[in-house]
Amino acid sequence: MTRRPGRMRPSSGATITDVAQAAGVSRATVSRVMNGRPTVDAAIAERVRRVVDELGYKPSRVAQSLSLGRTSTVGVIVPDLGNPSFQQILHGVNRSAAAAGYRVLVADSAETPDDEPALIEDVRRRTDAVIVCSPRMNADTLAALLPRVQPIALVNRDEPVDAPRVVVDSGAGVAEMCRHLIGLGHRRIVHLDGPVGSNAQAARLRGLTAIGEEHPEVELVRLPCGSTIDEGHAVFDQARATGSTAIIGFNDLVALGVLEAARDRGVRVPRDLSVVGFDDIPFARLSSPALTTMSVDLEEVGETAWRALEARMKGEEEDGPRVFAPVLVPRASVDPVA
Amino acid sequence: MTRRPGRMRPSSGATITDVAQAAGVSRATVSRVMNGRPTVDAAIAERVRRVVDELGYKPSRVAQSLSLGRTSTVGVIVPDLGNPSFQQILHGVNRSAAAAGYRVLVADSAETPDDEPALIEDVRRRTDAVIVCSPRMNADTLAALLPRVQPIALVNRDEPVDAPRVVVDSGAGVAEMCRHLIGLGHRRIVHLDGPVGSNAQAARLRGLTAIGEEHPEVELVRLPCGSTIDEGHAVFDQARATGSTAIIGFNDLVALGVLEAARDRGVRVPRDLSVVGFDDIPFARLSSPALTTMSVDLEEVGETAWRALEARMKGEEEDGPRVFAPVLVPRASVDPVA
DNA sequence: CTGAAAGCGCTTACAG
DNA sequence: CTGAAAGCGCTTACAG
Repeated sequence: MTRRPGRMRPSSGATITDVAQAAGVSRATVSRVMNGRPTVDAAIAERVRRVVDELGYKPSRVAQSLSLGRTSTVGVIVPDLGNPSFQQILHGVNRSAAAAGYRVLVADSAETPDDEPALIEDVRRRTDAVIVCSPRMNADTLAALLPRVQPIALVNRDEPVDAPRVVVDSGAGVAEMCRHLIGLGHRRIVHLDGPVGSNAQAARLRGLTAIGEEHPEVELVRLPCGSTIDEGHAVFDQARATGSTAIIGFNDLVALGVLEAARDRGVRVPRDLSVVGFDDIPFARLSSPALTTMSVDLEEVGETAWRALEARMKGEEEDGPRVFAPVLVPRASVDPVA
Repeated sequence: MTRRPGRMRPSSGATITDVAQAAGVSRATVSRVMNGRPTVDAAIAERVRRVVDELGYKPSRVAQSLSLGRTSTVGVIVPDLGNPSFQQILHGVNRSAAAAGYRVLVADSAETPDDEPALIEDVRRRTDAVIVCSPRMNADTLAALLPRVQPIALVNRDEPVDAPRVVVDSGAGVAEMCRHLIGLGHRRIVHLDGPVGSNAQAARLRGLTAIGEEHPEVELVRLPCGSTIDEGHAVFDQARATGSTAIIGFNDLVALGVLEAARDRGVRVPRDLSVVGFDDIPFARLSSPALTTMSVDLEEVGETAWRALEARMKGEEEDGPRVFAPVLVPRASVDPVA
């Protein structure tokens, strides 16, 4: 099957010099033709184009990048490429960036949470700008990093910093969800906490605290968990043991894991137990029962991050963070308590 | 909130020349220090390092790329970044490529199916190599493209070509699923076809044809559909009208859409109707009923594609395509027929 | 051990 | 309208 003997030159390709020689013109002229500058004699342009076709010449992007001082590439750094939420954000960024003539370089900080800054710097050096999603690094580290990697846009960081930001109002979201549950009679609710140190988790805490003050009659318990299906699955028994009538997953993945564990244990949702998530990933409506959740359009978050970054690159001033307010999507995983 | 007046220089950064001047050495020496060449006097190296720190110097990746003739970046082109299957492949590629010191540039050909070749060429010019997933272009176009974009690895293309390939044996997979269904007594089965012209769809056809010959007593009907939840949802009534006792979705997404439609219509799965998918995406086991499907580890497909590409870049010869055989995962969405 | 010089493949004032 | 030349920021033989 398809053996090529010997070494393989990476399809080296013709350079602008090859074209210039073959066409008997200067490289400047070739460059002008390639870039559609109108100031080239029609006959010469035609001749150059023919040679370009014959040789299959394509300008080197990296040479252009060095010469022009820009790569037309934007970096996107996420904590976990396997997480549907970040996949959606990536999708949104890619769509709008592509429409603007940019390509997307992705990176996943999962393997190297401590090296977030180094990773971001590395990605930034290969691109014109970066979008960083839910960075876990602390505020000081972030502040020290920012000036080195401008232009940069941040997704889900609450501190005011010198960078455009788009944030999902997780605190308000969890509070709204709590009120929904409380309105249905739930008096003991367990919240499955997300990754420690994550911005979203901190926001949840604020939301829960606010609800605690607003509803002293309600018992709000918290359990360390995480952000994956497996973590949600694993924490189920513990959550159940709290005697709560409702479980709030840090995100839909966690809630889906809880749902699966409930099925394994023969606990009926929502009759025996209400379960809710956060994010409204595409599968939330397909679970059984369909998951009640707080919806946020993460593709639009991605698109917005791109637009904010683009504006910054053009030197426009931003007027504060772009805030997405999650909206409650009641489905079938919640029952009132008797 | 964080106003920066005026224009923003993209945090221009010091160049190697700045460092050389400040340290009173040549650029060559700075380069040597940066790259850890041992032949530099310790005191000088130390001085250079101090200046590097003070100036916050980071070598320009694009200058390095031009000089070295490689970018340490690999391109990944998928038909749809919103599709979990491709997200998994991307995740797998990224993981293994990152481990090898490469970054990943992604592109989505969704908006421009006719420009697949142009897209691939563009991505290739910014990277050292590309991995192309499920390209839709025809064989001639592909053959003409390949020499222009080597090294390239192909995922899910069946034709033997001069490029490493990893393929999921969709034909064998759908055949095995059919046999499973037939063994349970199903005699009329409808297959929801995937994107026309896709490699996987062609393979399915071959699998179905084989089954047709193997089991003349079974009626195999096909319906044009697609590869998304919504398309699966939309085709449900039509599929139901065929009077089939089992529906095979082109992939899990389609099957999930069918499941949702069945729920909407009050059709009980699997009692009234069996439904199966393909791929075993992470959510297949979480649907209700849990989806019976053909499982293929798509992250591993991505990793394998990377390794095949890496081998090719090193000039190693491949010995035929790497084939993944999907394995049947019986879950709860299939019942025997009386 | 170190530096001057050439080179990677482009683009773009600047002259003509 | 066209070309010679400088420049983008690196790396690396080649001398010394």
